[in-house]
Amino acid sequence: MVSSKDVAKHAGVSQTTVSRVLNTPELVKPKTVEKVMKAIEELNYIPNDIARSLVQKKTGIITLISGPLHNPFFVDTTTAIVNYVNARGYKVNVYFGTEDNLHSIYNAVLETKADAIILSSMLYQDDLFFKLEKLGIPFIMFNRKHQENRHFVEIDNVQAGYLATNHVLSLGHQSLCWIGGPHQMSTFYGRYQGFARALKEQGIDAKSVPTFFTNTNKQDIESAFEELLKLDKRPTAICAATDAIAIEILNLCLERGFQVPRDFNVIGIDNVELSKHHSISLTTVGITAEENLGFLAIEKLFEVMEKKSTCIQQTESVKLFPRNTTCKNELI
Amino acid sequence: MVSSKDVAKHAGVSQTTVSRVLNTPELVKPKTVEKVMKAIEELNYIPNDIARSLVQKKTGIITLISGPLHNPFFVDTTTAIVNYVNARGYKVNVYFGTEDNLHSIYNAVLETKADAIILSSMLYQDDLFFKLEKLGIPFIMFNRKHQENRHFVEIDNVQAGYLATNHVLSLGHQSLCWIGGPHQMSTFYGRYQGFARALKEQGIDAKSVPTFFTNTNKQDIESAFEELLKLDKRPTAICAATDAIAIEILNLCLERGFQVPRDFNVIGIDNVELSKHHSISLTTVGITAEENLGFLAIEKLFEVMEKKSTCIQQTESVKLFPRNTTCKNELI
DNA sequence: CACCAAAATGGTTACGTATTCATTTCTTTA
DNA sequence: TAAAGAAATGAATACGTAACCATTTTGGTG
Repeated sequence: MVSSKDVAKHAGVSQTTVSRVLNTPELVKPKTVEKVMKAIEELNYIPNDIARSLVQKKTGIITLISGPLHNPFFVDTTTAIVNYVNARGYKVNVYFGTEDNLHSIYNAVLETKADAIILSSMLYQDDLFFKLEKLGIPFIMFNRKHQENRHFVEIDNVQAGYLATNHVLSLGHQSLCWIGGPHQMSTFYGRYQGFARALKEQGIDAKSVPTFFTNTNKQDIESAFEELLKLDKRPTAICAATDAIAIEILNLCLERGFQVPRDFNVIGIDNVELSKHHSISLTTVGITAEENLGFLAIEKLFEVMEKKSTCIQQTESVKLFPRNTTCKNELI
Repeated sequence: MVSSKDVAKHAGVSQTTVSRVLNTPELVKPKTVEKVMKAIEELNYIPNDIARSLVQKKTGIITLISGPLHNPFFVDTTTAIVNYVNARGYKVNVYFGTEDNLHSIYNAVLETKADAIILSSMLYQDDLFFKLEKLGIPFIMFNRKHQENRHFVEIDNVQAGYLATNHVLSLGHQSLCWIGGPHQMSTFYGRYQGFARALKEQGIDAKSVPTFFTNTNKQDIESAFEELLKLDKRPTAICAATDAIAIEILNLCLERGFQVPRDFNVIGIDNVELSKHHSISLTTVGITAEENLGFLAIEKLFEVMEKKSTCIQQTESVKLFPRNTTCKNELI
């Protein structure tokens, strides 16, 4: 390993000067710069970013704790976040959290020196929030929020659930069902509230409507769907709490020979890129803004890092994206 | 920032002992361990992994240079790689390379101390290969390989192109076309060779068949597809060099009111997870092994890091996965 | 109790850089 | 030409840890 000391010796200057050539060349005589650069070339010297991090107390690393990529939402957000961070000259440590490994990820992350953390895995009540505050580095949640109500960028989940439900109701569907995730996550809780509110406005009691609160892995969604098929009165419209669930429901429907929207209407929430593919063409509700939640969050995180902001509390408006998995209820 | 020195002072021991408590507690008296642990608790001490990296010359970081996630192949491989690396207690620095940013990514990566590098972006002739060898740390390519023919895990690209082409030929299609990428990438080059060979076996000259060598972004694929539609004799089957291209072709077909496979047969290569979705159900050719290329490569990379192997040169066999985007040619 | 080996602990240094402060060299001006 | 100020360079140090070597303490044995 060739160090700046070696370069210094080879160029006949001090290590300090080598450091200056790399960081503040305007403070060093052009001729010396030349001499040092030549030595750097000849020795094939590469500065040690670890040593630099140690002395500067800056790692240039952002930690991202994302959900798994089989969920297309995280495909979109991970893309946006990684590209943004790299474009800013930082590095990204990526983790894909699931129920199984989340705890060990948290341990690893808390022991890693990063300049900031962006994550989507937080529960509404989660000790992690306070551990992160103790760490003393900036962090932000996207998609979900904590009950402390700080450091998050989310969509208006209640409104999203409301708009989705209203859409299928207005198409004449009266027999709905809901497939969502655990309510410890603010996302699922809020969206279900919107669902219930829309029903209530039509004089329907949400408790009378079949609801499935499932984990978001393939198997559990399939189990929920099997349950759904066993219902006495099959719903004509399935409201999924996320596009990921909706797209998996589509898959399960087609696998069993059902047609969508003929046999089931399906609507999601998130408006992920994949939902726009014409083979999917999923009706959904999503953010009004041009950029996705991941982008908005990482942008805000950098503002915090640069002390331009301190506390982010951002709720983005949503709108309906009608596509081909919903249609008028012919049975009316 | 509380350091191990602070802990030492607070516990009334030396910094060396604190270090030992954390790394080799079996060498320290239980009572002392207890004392130190208590001090660690009380001061909320977290070891500085940067300082540790500096002295140990190990960062615990693997750098991944992947393609963008709008290509579903990289969704699968990134998932496998990140999860594998994290499970092994390492961190992953992720980059998504495109034509635009690849150069700056290389610069960043070469100046970053990582324990190893895994990448898919290498060209067949690429200076990067030699720069990486100079770096002196283990690296591996997945999907593509370099002409030096070292450090790679790939599928049998020629065979893949051959099987895909043969499949549509055997279904009675005689008017084919090829949509692939630049031949500086070993993947595209090999697959096209297989395409040409299959045609030749049927007495067809590959040069007489419409071929499109496009960049793999949406726009360029669309341009190629528009060209295709202008052909005097429209092909009945489209052979795409990757599932990513094939899935985008599907999208373009449906967008224009064509039906697949009625109006066009479409076949891809890679057998990405998304191709299995029943809304897509893409006929494709893919790896015979259970695990994807990313997984196989990262597994091998760790073997190299642990000195169990030195040079990886692995070509995986492939097979056909017939699904619903191909069918017998009715026009015969 | 004396002695010795083993166990436990501590002092010091190295890792490779940026930074602080001191010193030398150069340039300008009276 | 001398003095003063600016520009350029260098020496020493800090960052926080692990590792090496030296020293002290402990426990067992004759």
